[in-house]
Amino acid sequence: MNSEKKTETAASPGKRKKPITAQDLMNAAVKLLDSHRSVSSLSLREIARAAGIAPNSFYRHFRDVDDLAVALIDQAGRSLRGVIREARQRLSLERSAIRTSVEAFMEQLDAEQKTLHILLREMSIGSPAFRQAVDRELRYFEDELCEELTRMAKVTGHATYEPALASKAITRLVFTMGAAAADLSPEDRGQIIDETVVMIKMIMEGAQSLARRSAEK
Amino acid sequence: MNSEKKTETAASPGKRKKPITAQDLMNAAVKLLDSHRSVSSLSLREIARAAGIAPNSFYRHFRDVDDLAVALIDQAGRSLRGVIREARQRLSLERSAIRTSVEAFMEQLDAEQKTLHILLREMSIGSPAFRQAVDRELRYFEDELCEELTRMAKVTGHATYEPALASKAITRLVFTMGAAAADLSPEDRGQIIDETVVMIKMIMEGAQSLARRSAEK
DNA sequence: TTTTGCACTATACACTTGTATATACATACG
DNA sequence: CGTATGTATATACAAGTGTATAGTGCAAAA
Repeated sequence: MNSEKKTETAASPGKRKKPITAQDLMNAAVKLLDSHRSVSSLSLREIARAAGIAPNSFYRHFRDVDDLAVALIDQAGRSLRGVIREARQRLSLERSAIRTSVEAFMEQLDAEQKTLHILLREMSIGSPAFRQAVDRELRYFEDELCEELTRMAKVTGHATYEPALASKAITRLVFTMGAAAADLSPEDRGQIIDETVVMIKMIMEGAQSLARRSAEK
Repeated sequence: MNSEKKTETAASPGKRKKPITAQDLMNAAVKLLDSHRSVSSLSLREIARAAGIAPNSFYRHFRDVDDLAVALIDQAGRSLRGVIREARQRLSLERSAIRTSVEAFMEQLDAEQKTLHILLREMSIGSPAFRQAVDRELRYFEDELCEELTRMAKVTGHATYEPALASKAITRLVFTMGAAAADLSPEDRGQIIDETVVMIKMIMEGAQSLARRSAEK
């Protein structure tokens, strides 16, 4: 058919000089994750092909595909932390803190780097190293939220029953709903956001109600 | 080495007559899922080998590995529904309905058929067909729970704010916590159960409190 | 009996995979 | 200049994959 295809190296015909970075490889891998594949389902050759390098050149940057996957998860965690930090700065205004945070979280789904997608996908599958990396990020979320809840309690007088547990419930819920929203069109995502916000309000209302009840006794 | 190995067919040297059922294939696949592999990471040949049949015989029973995976998910859902139904019958006595149900759910993690593991694993990865199948099971859960909540409301007078949403939140939470408990030792699982029970109580308390508040207005 | 259909098998093909080996070419240093 | 060194490359190979084709043996139907 095509007599032009001799080498395996032909991704972006652009005149790249020569040197390819590890980040380039990671970006190439992310681009392959379009639909519903897990990082470790990518083959070394596939990634190399997408990055426009020979298969063996992969080894100059990562030992494994799994090695690259861990690097991706770390990067995703860092990125997500940044998003949350930014959301916290936005929230001092009049809008609902809950809604603002959830929206910030879900907005990340549309970012060009699909970091959130990666986290959501790998949190339930893959090697123990993956899970550990994802779990670290989840706990970071929980801790921050727990701190926020207890701080809020002293200001508003609304104590929370078991702040650590409430935080955990909210965190898991947000991530789960995020996973459900991940493959929806952005306009359909609005409903998921609304649902998530109500769910969180239920948890917080319940935790405060239980706190009141256990204080009366 | 071994001069005996000529054919690809040699799994259980037992004198099986001939006919292999689709269920046999599914069981063979489940046995391969020991550690942390997703169903679709199994190769057709691998499954056929484990079942003791020639690779091509696979096609007599399933079109795809994905086809088999969907069958597995359906079976897992059916099994899980049975467990819950049984738990419901147990619950009319003095114990907490919530705790009883959660315990029944988590107990399923130790069953020989790793049905729950399969559901939990595949719910966040794999082809759209998988997700659809898992989603069907989740929604079944939600619907049952929602019905239960509204029924309870008429009996006890404690209305629930948005029963459908509360059900969704509880369902997602239980599944998420189940996934976290999946690779824990059974004794460490006790804490997860306790946590889950408290989380559910928060949601229900919150939903009832919100119902009261919106009724007063 | 012959015939037909079904469940299964063996062989084969084209393809992808990870990696071993050897080689090109640019830059840096003596 | 020569010569390391690092980065990229092509070629090659054994292993594994999905599946097309062509049987084989056996039970029920004719």
